[in-house]
Amino acid sequence: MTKIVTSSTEYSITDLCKEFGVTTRTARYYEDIGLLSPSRRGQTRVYSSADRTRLRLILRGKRLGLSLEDSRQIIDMYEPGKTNIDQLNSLVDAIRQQREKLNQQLDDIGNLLNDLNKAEAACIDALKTNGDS
Amino acid sequence: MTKIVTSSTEYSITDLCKEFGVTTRTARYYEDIGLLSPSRRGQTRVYSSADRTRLRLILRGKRLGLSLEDSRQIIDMYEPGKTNIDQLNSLVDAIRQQREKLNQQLDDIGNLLNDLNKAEAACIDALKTNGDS
DNA sequence: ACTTACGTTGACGTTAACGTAATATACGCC
DNA sequence: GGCGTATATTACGTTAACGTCAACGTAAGT
Repeated sequence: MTKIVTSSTEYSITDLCKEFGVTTRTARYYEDIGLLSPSRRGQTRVYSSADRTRLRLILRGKRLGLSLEDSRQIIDMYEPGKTNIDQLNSLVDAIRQQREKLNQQLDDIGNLLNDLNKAEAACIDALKTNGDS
Repeated sequence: MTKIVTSSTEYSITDLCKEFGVTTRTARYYEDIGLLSPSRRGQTRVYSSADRTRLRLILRGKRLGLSLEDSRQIIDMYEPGKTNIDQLNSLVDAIRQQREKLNQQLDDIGNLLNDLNKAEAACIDALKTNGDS
């Protein structure tokens, strides 16, 4: 027999990390700072699909240039129930702030893409003109 | 008389930095690593509008989560002439890579905005339901 | 029993991107 | 000509986000 345990979806640390292209050090670090909290089988970490989702969100945040603390804020929004009314209000504020930042990023990306197109065109042009010398 | 010099557009370090909301330390650091190279009047740095543009691009890159080295690459694309044919080819490659990254970011932002909308709706809903207790 | 592979917990090292003095020089002004 | 303000250089400090050993446990295969 190969595997008796594991009801639905569980991941070892290396499997999960390989899937997302990060090192195990990274996953453990995220646990250290409380961004992940996988369960344990003895000493060994066991990651659920919820943990997997959290990691996915963290890495998405990183691609957007968010700090891990920013990502923590955003991810905590998904956790229901744990919020009281006061927190909800400041949460709505935080959401609006994030949205502003993202819109700014959208603008930046548009401009940068434009610039890249121009630069590429200039390059290709230069290659045509200069390449046959 | 107040100012005789300064033909067109020149900026002192503090003026330029105030405009963009960074410290003078930042501008000097960017010079240290060769991202800016303002001219000098004696010891004092004098920033041209070209320097201003470079700083603008650097900060745009930062908002997108680029490293300063990434920004340097991109900004160097704008400088014409200094590129030979070999460099042009690798430059086209770099442009394509950056474009991929940006498209990924666009995707991420779309998803994150969606999530934020949902989260906000849930918050507001919770506030309605819970706020009159 | 030995090896191989994967897991664990420290703990120190590293890099990027500045912050933060300390000290010195130069400029405009009353 | 002293004073305040801006600027310069030098140099050590700091924070985030891991990297990189070291030393050890455990489970599986042969």
